[in-house]
Amino acid sequence: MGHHSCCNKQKVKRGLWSPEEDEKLINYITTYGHGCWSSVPKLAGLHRCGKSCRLRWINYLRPDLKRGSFSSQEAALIIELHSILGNRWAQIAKHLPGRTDNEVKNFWNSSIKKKLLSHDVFPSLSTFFCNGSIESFFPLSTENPSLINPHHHNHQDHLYLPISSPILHGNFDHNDIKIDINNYNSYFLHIQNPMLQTVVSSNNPSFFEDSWSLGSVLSHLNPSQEIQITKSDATTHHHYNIVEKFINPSTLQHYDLVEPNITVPKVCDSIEDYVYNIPYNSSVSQEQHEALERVQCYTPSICPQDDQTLVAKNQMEYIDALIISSFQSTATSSSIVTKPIIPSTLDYS
DNA sequence: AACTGAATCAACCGCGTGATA
DNA sequence: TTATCACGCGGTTGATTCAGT
Repeated sequence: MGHHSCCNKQKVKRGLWSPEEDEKLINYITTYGHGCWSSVPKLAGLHRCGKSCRLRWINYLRPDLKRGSFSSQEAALIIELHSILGNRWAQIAKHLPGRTDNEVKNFWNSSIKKKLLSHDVFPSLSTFFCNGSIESFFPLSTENPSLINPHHHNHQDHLYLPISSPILHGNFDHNDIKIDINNYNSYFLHIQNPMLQTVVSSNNPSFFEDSWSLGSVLSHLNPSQEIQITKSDATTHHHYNIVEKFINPSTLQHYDLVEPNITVPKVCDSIEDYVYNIPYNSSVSQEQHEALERVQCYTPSICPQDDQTLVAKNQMEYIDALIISSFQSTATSSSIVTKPIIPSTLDYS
């Protein structure tokens, strides 16, 4: 295993970065900008290769990074974008302000992918519905008007799940569906209806808050989760301290930073860029083009505005909901599901 | 309390691509 | 046109942390 050309010239340190190294790198870049990364280590007084410096800056030290757990909206966006873009983590991350490709990739591999695999066996889904929040995941439907959010009467703007899956009617054979993670994209691309739904909880206004920034996450999490975040962010605190120390708002503009409170961009805008950048003679199939166009048509409802939100009891449940919905869509992918069926009674005990 | 397996995530590696000489 | 270099990306690794026994 060789090293990068920039690393061959001198002995470079590898492994985790020390606070002192971080400090040097931040100090240098905030003062001079990174310029040519290969020259950064020498100029910054670091015994690292330029590539390592770049990675450290991009994935960890950049002041515009959002730390903490992914919000349900972000998770939804990732799932949606991944269904279209595949493992183009950098492309996906571009639509998640403050998130890096590495972060998105890790999140996918550690959380979402795991969920997908675990859903290969459907009985595990019972946990998803066992907390009395099942209504939160039902589509708004004329067949269930009580669940219609008064804020969103125009349900053409919403996405509906084909919720008529047998699993909800109690006769689901979990051997019927096997997900091949490698063909996950193709499942989505076959979906005629969008796989996401807008879910609202009419009896819990707090769920309308889009409030998964780190600070507010803590107020919503149970104590164990709070502890976990606090622990896992131990190094982040170090990062914040350094950033606070060295970076002031006037210097940030040099680095094309996003505003800290920027909202998640609309998928439709994001995808639009991608669609327009796809050459017609590229490897992207007609099918994929069509899928992208479909997403463009439906994306408003999965890009919650201030008064809209995707609801979840917590992040993992929300991912569950998305995955379930994709399975249900997949199971009926050969036909267009125009009207979801909501079971009137359910018993998941 | 100690051990162990699982989960997480920062960092590394190799490759592809574009710019430049 | 070719060679070289730097950058960016996606896949993978491995150290650390967490959770269960």
